[in-house]
Amino acid sequence: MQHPRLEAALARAARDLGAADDVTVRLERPRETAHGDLAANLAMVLAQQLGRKPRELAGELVDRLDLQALQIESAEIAGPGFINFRVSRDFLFDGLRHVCRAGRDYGRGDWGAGSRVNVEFVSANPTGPLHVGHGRGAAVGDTIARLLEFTGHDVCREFYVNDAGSQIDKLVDSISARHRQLEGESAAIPEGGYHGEYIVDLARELASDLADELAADASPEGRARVRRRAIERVIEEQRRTLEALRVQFDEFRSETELRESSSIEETVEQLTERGLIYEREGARWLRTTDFEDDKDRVLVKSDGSYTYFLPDIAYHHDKAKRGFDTAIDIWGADHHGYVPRMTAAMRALGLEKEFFEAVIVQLVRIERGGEEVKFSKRAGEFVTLRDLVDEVGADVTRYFFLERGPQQQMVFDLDLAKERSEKNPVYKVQYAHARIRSVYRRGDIDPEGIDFDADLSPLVETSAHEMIKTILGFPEVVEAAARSREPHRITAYLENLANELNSWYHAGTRDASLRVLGQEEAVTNARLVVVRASETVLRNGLELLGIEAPESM
RNA sequence: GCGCCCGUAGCUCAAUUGGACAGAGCACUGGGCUUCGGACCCAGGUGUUGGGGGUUCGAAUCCUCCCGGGCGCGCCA
Repeated sequence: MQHPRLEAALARAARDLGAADDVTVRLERPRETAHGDLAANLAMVLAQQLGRKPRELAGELVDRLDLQALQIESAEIAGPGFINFRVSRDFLFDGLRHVCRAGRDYGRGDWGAGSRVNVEFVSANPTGPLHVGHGRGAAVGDTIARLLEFTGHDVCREFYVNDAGSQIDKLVDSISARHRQLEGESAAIPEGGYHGEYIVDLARELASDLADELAADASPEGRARVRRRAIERVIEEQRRTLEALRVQFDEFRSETELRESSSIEETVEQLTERGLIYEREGARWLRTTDFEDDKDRVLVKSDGSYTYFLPDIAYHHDKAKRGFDTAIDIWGADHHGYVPRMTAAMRALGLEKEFFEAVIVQLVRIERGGEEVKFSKRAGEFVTLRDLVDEVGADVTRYFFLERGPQQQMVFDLDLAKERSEKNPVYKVQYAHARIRSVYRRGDIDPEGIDFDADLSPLVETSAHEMIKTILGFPEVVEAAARSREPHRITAYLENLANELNSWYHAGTRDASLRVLGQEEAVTNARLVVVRASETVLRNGLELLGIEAPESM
């Protein structure tokens, strides 16, 4: 719940009492209802600066406020110096009307206006199907992108295709070997090659028109053709899987194309000009230790080829050149060790420390019946992301991945995921939405026609008031989630709202006078306004998560 | 050995970024259930926040040292 006018009034009062001009006032919603609706710790912060007693200061601050004009019912000084405010009903009702009026835009913010953000995620090697870890990264990355868009940023979702490394040669060799095996020849999958069943499928598919190119004595040109086709097919498959998860990208950038451009040379040149590159033992090193990395890093090996790091730097450099103010990468936990060196490299190029940011997503463990479902890529038998989405659906997959903080290792409980009851949090939230839509149908109500400008004083129950306060807290939660890059704040919030809504609603099963429908017109209408506002928040919240808000279930 | 992440109720996780008596959902126990949509509703209680020390009006949150888990530490990608 926000109250900008109260914040401003408090700031003014604080300045009157000698606080600095840039004094910041933060209002919080206390967990304890006895502590009111909004609490200010201002007096305690100020007491330190001014060398005065907090409670005394609190009293003087309150004296300087026009409570009635601010729609504040009461202001109490409590504990060590908190000021606890209780808002008036009119404040809540005005807020509720605002929610209904804003509709799909409720919760939208503009603090990101003018800022261009590149969010890079998944970026899997084009050597096979995506696994569940990629799925978590995809859900998190896409949702962070949605959060940033909703808070006013200009966002680009990007997938970097590592189509240039030696792993691609292994892919081609593996397909070729499988092809020859299918032809009855003896051929072995190369060391470090790919064993999965999908390689056999690829071999079959490509054999229809590239049989000669798959032979052992294929020409380099032939191999290049196989290479292109194989990459194309694998990426296409990955893209479809992601689409099934409702993840779509604005850009696919290819490492091969990057290498063919002059980007890498330009980046090296720029680093050289800055005097940050030196030679040692035949290799060329970047002095990342100047920027808080543990050790310097090799960019060009002694044999003249690039380390993987150099194209990566050039690629991220390119993001800056394309005009992005911020580059956020979603990385798996196994890459966290690379954060300091990439940050250092960006600073070496003269970019702000804040330009590059990595969100580290921890590993996923899949369980069924309390047992881990193993996925071992080497043995070729693994649970792919596709399998998971096919089994439990996009909504559940996304929700489960988003429900926990990215840094938290998580257990994906397949049994719970398939549960179609309120035990399963995603159903609970979706159900709350479906139930609201059902109320409209049952009451033959046009939700667009609900008169939210009408008198709302029939809303007398505290349960309704509490729910309104929750509803009015949505924009803050959205902003906090976007700033901290933590989608799970949204799921936690929605679950809480769904619980409140459900118990408010269920009160009607015990006491008919508490139902929405079938009351005196003014009462029904006022309750419908609450319903409508709840629906708005549930829908907007689910939209942010990329999860459907169903009409019925 | 060094670095990063994590450790919160029996389980899975929160905790408004330093705020007040640490909260939800499962699970558990008891009581309801004649329907605006359910295997549903209501009421219970559960904690030395892994442990010790420190910083301050105030710490799960910051610092430090231990314990335990995960992941990293290539001129591999």
